[in-house]
Amino acid sequence: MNHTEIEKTLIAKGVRPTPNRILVMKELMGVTRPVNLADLEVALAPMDKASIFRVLDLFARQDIIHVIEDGSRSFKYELCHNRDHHSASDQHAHFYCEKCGKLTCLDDIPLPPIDLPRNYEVRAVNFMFKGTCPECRD
Amino acid sequence: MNHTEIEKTLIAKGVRPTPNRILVMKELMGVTRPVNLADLEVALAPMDKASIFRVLDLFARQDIIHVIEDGSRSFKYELCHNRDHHSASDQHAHFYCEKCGKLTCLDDIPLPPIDLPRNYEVRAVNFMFKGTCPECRD
DNA sequence: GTTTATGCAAATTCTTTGCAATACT
DNA sequence: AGTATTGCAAAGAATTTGCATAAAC
Repeated sequence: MNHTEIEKTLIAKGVRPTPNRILVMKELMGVTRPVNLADLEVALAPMDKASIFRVLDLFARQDIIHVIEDGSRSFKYELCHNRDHHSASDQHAHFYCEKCGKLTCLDDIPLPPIDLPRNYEVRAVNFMFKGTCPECRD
Repeated sequence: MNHTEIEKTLIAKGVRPTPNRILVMKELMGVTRPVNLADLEVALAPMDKASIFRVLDLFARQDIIHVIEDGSRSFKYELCHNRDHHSASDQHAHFYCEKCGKLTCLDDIPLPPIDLPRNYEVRAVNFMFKGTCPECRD
């Protein structure tokens, strides 16, 4: 996706395509696993931490990104595949490796639907597995 | 469960039954939803925050308690029902209400088994739903 | 007597906000 | 002109550690 397309995407999602937002978006599109604020700070240097934070905050409010807690001390962020958080295509589990600290998307694991009592209004879901990843098991 | 029984339980789980540990254990047995460090600090006053923290840290390492991240800024703790984290009886989802901040155990919702590739070694699981709880929907 | 546990204080880590300066409409 | 965005600095919130004292074995 080129620059112009990213701008269009951002507008479609309801945010003004400022330089910082485009850069954050581009970075998030390029990563293979969820990243935290510190990761982005390095990748997007010299962009300011607080500016990145505010872009992420906005993106989260606009349902452009998911915020994931894996038990490490920092939030991780990843692009939503689908604008609708409830859609099956936007739900996948994550695996947090307690040895190397890597958070992996388990895109291929189908998540069976879980029915909550209907008076619960679900906005987001986080399915987290923790343990040792294949690379660290050897 | 009385004092003596708690002591026995702690010994069975491999920790020495010190006064602080017994008090923390008793408190955890009395609560209906997962609690954070600040909650325990209030409930167990004047016990020191760091002391509570170290008891929780020990309990977690001994698989006596679960550590839960709900996206609020603090970890929540709850007793394991079963020593074996993998057993079905020790897995249940949680619901985090973004309005009131309460974290509820969804004990009655059966969790379908999810198979990960066998080279992943799973030690713990966190299934978190977020949104608005019944009480806050009205 | 040596190891283990505790309390106090402080360090750490990460997130979040205040505010002035800049850029956009 | 007026609103929105950004960067710098600092505040805030929660966890974690250092160290000296006290307790347990």
